[in-house]
Amino acid sequence: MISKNLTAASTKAIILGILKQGNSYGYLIIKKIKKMSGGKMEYSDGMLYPVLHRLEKDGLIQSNWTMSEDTRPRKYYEITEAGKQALLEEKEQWLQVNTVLEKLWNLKPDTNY
Amino acid sequence: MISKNLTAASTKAIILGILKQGNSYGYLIIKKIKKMSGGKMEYSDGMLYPVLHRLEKDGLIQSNWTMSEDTRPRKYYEITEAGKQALLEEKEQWLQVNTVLEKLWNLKPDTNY
DNA sequence: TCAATATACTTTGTAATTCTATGTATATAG
DNA sequence: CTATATACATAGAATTACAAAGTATATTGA
Repeated sequence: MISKNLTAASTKAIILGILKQGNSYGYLIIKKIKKMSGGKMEYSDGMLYPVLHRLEKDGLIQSNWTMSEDTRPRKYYEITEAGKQALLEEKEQWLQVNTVLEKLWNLKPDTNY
Repeated sequence: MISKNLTAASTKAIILGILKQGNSYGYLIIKKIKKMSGGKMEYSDGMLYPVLHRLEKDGLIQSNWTMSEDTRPRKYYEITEAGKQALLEEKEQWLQVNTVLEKLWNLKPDTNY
């Protein structure tokens, strides 16, 4: 299981990244994440839905209910332009921290930092 | 500036990683992180010291005061065996999330997740 | 000489956040 | 016909991070 902190730090980028692939809805997003992570990341609905609401409030995604005869009503989310921009920023920050960690993992002792 | 969440998610690995390089003390650790990140990550003392105390309480690091005639008293920290183990676990978790994010960043549209 | 800044560590309290738990409801599989 | 899966929502308990304030010494430079 992935730690709380790491989950929190990656949630925004993961959701935006998934929606950049194509529109989706809460329940399916949870399953996609589980599948993508090989079961290592598992969001409860109570964890995910509030995040979706916040992202929508912040204008990074937008929703619309779809009614179909085949399935139950679903609230589909779509990434906005602001959301795509936010995703780039998330990526940049992640890579920055990743760079620091890679230095530490690969470093020989007594490197001068 | 790196977001709060990302900072929180990486703090433990970064501190343990730095101490694996060699013993150090709070004030210096703050400066090392700043240097390693090119100024992007900047911990306040109020942020770092409580983390050091927690890591010590958890047995991942241990401290001893050093008195010197040249400098002021410093509390040096040293990583423990348990700390080295914890660092490996942190690394593994980070890489796991990193794998998911890389998939999302590189994915072509309509990949089946 | 003395003021400002850098070094060095500590802790309290609160502000913010998280997510567990609970609720609603329908569809389907066995 | 019931258990499970699908689908979304939210209140509030519980946690937690960290800004702010405190203590104290060393050094720089005006």
